Amino acid sequence: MSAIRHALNTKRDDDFAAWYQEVIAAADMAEESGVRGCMIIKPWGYGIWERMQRLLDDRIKAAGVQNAYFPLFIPLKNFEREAEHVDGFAKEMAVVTHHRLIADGEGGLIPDPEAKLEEPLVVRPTSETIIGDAMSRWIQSWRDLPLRLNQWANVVRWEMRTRMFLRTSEFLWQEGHSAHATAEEAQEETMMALEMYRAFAEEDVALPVIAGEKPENERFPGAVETWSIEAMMQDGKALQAGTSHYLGTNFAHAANIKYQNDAGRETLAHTVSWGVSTRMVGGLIMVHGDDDGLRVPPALAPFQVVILPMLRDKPEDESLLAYCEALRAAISGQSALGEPVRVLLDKRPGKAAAKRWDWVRKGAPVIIEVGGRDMENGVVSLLRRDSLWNTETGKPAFQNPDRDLCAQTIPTILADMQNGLLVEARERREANIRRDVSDMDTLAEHFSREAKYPGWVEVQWARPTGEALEKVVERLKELRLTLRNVPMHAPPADGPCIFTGEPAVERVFVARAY
RNA sequence: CGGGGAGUGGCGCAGCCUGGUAGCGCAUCUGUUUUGGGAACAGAGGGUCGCAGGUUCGAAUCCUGUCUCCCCGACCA
Repeated sequence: MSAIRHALNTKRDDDFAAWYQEVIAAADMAEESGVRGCMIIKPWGYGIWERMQRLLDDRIKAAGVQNAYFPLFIPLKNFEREAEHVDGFAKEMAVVTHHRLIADGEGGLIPDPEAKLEEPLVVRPTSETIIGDAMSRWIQSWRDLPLRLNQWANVVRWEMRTRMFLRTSEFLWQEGHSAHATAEEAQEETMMALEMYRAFAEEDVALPVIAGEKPENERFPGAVETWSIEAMMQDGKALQAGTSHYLGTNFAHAANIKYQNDAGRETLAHTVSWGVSTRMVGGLIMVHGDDDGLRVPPALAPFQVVILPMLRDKPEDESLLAYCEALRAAISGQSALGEPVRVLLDKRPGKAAAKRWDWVRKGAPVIIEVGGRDMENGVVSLLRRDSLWNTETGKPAFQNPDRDLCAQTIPTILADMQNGLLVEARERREANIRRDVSDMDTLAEHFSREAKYPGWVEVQWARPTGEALEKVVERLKELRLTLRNVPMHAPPADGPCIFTGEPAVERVFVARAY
């Protein structure tokens, strides 16, 4: 086996955090903005997010939920109505207090003391309170229910520690909000959103996830139940990739969302909220990236196929471009994963080999290079991003299909790659889950051993609540561990609780987390 | 917010201790020669050293403040 010269400088195994940042830079996805915790999302990164938006929005609409838009600014008093919600968010709010600037006399600008707002405005950290306001006006009768809305928006949370895509001060997301006549209907909606996220993550992002309920201490502030999808990153840490909350009547009570039922009696509605954010892009990087950069699942790739003509700055270039253009047209006429294939003929000046590595780092699924000899033989040189290297030679593993047949094989390659990434990630996750740990010493030993990436442990527990749960959380904290979720599809408990020794009632995942 | 590290051409860094108005590698541009594959040689362009004060004849270098980034922790849908 020859030494492979990888496209990145940092290997995942050497320094996962540094590798993650290098992928973002090398794939030209985003960069720092100079504003604390805020990033500039560049075209390739934003293109991936746009694909996520498109595919998730299709699912949202198919579920019968309608899009709307609510204001960025929320009156401070809205947050005072729901006690737990305030506690959860008060420490991380950006607040607007003035509406005008004046010169400070030294060449600078300061907020005009004369222009102080009567009531400060909060930049939304989430929109339950302002959407609740609207719902209280829009809902009068049982006939107005259910009311099911979604908005695509940016939100701001003043986090202490930020990381690109995973936790930024400002981030992009969708937030679904609904109001229902009964608890049962609201809970059904909560599970509908959760299942929609599971399908989106697995089918579109090729991100295997565990859907389940968050323990009480991890609930959304003000929620009765919080459900999540959890994904395992390549360093074994967990990433909460989407959440769905059953809010009971807590927010309805705070915002006065009431309706007259069919018996004419005034009744509180039950509300639900659910969200997925640009954090999913970070998850995609940490699950599918490799030592050569990003690998974008075909369903999310802004370009699924990139054609690189080997231009020589000579008259022959013209016929080579025509040959490539015919290939581009043939491929764009194909359909893959239910949509027309997105193909780019990259005619920028520059050496094909240099451009190839750019596209490898960006993670374009299929790269096709075409040179003069290819043209003479009626073939192309095709490189799959999911099997980049010939490990015998240490060189890129080019295939040389016939040009005219090549286009027809693209849909199969893309579908195969989409599925392959999911399977690979799922196998890696399963290989890194332990289910045989039944005492705290073993748990501590497992997470303190030499192995760099200890993965997750599924334990059995008696679902303690209140102070008993707090104790458990404290003990886990000492090991830098968190409770992730209680998986929905797991065998019933059949042993003692790892924390208390009482008979266990269910299983719960324990892991380090982002 | 606590501890640690760092901000110098697009990127990665040296210079700072022992003040005298910047240097290296990669990238970029031009030319030549090459080229079935991440080219070679030659030349050139590009930075008031994060920002604001201060000390000084003189500050990337010393002092103070501040902003931003990275790592660890606390915090955290």
